[in-house]
Amino acid sequence: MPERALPYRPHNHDACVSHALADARTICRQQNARLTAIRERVLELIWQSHKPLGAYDILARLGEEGHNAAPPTVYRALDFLQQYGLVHRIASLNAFIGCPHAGEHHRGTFLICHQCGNVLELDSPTVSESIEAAARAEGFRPDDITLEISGLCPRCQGAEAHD
Amino acid sequence: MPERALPYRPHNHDACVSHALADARTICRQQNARLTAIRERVLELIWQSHKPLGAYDILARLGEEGHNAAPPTVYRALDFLQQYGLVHRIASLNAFIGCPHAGEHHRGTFLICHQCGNVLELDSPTVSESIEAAARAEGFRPDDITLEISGLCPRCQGAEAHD
DNA sequence: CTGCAAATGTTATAATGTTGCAAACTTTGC
DNA sequence: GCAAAGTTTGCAACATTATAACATTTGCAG
Repeated sequence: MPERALPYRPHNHDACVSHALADARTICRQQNARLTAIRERVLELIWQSHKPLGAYDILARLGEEGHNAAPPTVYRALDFLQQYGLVHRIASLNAFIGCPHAGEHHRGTFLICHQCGNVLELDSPTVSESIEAAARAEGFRPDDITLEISGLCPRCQGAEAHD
Repeated sequence: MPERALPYRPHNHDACVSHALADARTICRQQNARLTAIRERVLELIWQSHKPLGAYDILARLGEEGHNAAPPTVYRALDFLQQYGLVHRIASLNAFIGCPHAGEHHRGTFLICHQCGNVLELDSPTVSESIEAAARAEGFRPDDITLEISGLCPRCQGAEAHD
């Protein structure tokens, strides 16, 4: 399994995109889900950077390329992509980001840099277990976990030091 | 330090409200902040249950009692209350809830029951540390943490079993 | 090729949140 | 007490995010 590139480090981003699209095709084929042209295009747009994209940003991009879409078109595509774990919604930003380890219907942890806007998705079993343990200690049965950490990425910490 | 009541357990809720208001007055006095009539009323409305309240719900309640407020009035009051740690915004619900351990400018963990809608705020050092450690392990400097756990509270788990 | 289900188009509207400026109120310095 | 300065609130308009309802098209099984 190849190491994935870090959002805030220079990398060949085309590889991220094509990897994500390839994964999506595989997953949809396996599950008999239809990755239609619009759905794929929305996914591709979301993957054009590691910064989350708002639904209306996506709408605007589609508009620029001549596809005169209305909000429901985008939200429906996003619903589909979320359902198959291909993108996540970041609640604290009302925005969407591609999932680098798609496939499982999971919920990850997001490290959001409020300087550069890049988001890294983490999947830490340690953190998940500690959260679930805390919930169960209160008699609560956890179901869906929203964990979004806002702060400074390594790159922006460095930049800050040079100010 | 008295034990706080649990949201989903029967309790004398008036005590919660008066406790919260008393805390708020103390905190604002200490910090030379003005807990004006509207701000206090908004806080009181939010505390009328342990279910988060949307900004427009608050607006409607104010309307019912003859105070013809516009959205900015409510959002400004909410901003103030959040600033002094008296209420929290739940990002995954676009709603606001009173903070049971107000005072510090902190960010808690929320256990949200998607059955009854009640929310319990937790403050688990173990969880916080585990999250911060995971973030720092990626070279990330965490700043603000949004942790919202949706699931079933003990009471609703019991009810489910009897169906 | 026909008919059904899934997907998309289209219009309108709901829900949530913000900007900008004017009026009222509070505090402060004198 | 009173005027200046700062803070808070009122108010109108607007921006952003998301959904509802229904018509139309597309893909596919029989």
